[in-house]
Amino acid sequence: MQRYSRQRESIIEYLRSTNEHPTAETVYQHVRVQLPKVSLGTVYRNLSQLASAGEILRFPSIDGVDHFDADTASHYHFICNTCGRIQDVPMAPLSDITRLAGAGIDGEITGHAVTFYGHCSDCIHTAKEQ
Amino acid sequence: MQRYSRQRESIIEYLRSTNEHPTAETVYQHVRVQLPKVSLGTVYRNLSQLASAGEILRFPSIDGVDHFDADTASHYHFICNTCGRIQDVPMAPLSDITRLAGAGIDGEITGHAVTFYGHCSDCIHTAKEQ
DNA sequence: ATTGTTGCAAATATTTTGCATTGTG
DNA sequence: CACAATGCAAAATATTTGCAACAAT
Repeated sequence: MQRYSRQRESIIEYLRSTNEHPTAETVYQHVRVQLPKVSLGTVYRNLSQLASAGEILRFPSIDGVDHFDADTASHYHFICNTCGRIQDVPMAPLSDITRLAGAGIDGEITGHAVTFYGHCSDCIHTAKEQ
Repeated sequence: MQRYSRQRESIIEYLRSTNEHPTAETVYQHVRVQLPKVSLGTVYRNLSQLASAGEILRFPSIDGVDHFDADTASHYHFICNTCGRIQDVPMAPLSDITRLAGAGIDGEITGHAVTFYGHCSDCIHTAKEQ
């Protein structure tokens, strides 16, 4: 059975408070403010456990580091190729897409992810200034 | 300027011959058959270079390892959550999706990726047998 | 001759894990 | 009291990089 722990509570709390899609390292830095003795290993252990339980989402990124998200409802992401920042994309999930794809593949689809790439406005502006 | 090398040639050739979306390690194992003295570092160096040049695609996967694909045309992937195998999804790219998403985000979209998750038929059958 | 590329090894970076100890139920 | 969870450190994995030798132009 899963038991309560301050560490896990603090991790979930932080994840729910942000829409920044933080990495384990970032979660660690924030949890450390409240619980200075927390270890990075504990953060990783809890993030993995929560992701396996479906309470949070874990997803890989082109930056080579996994990111985490407390919002488990279907939604899409926009990743800036310059700075790596990940934004939520406010659009309705594509309802028909699973049926469309399912016709052609050899297996059973249970979910999907859509990721947009490009440059966020911050990076576009910074580039122009130079 | 980029110069010719047998190693890079062999890497591209292998990538073009397969639709298995191999990892660097898998590419290495195949290239090694032709060029036994090739090093894993060289494979990584070339894969990174080719991906930067847009000649191949690099994409992260939930298995924590990057995969590579010589097919740079827009197409989608289906990843089996059980065995990790990646299949191409034979469906037309969603033409309208960039415009839909672009309306809501803070930046400029240059591309997108769609990944479906589920279980491939091999893994479904294997599970039933047990 | 110039300089891109390689093989090798060492260095980074990310994530997982073993273990003795602590904390929850 | 049982055993889940922790902190810490070491290990495992994936990828990058410094460098001297080699090869393409």
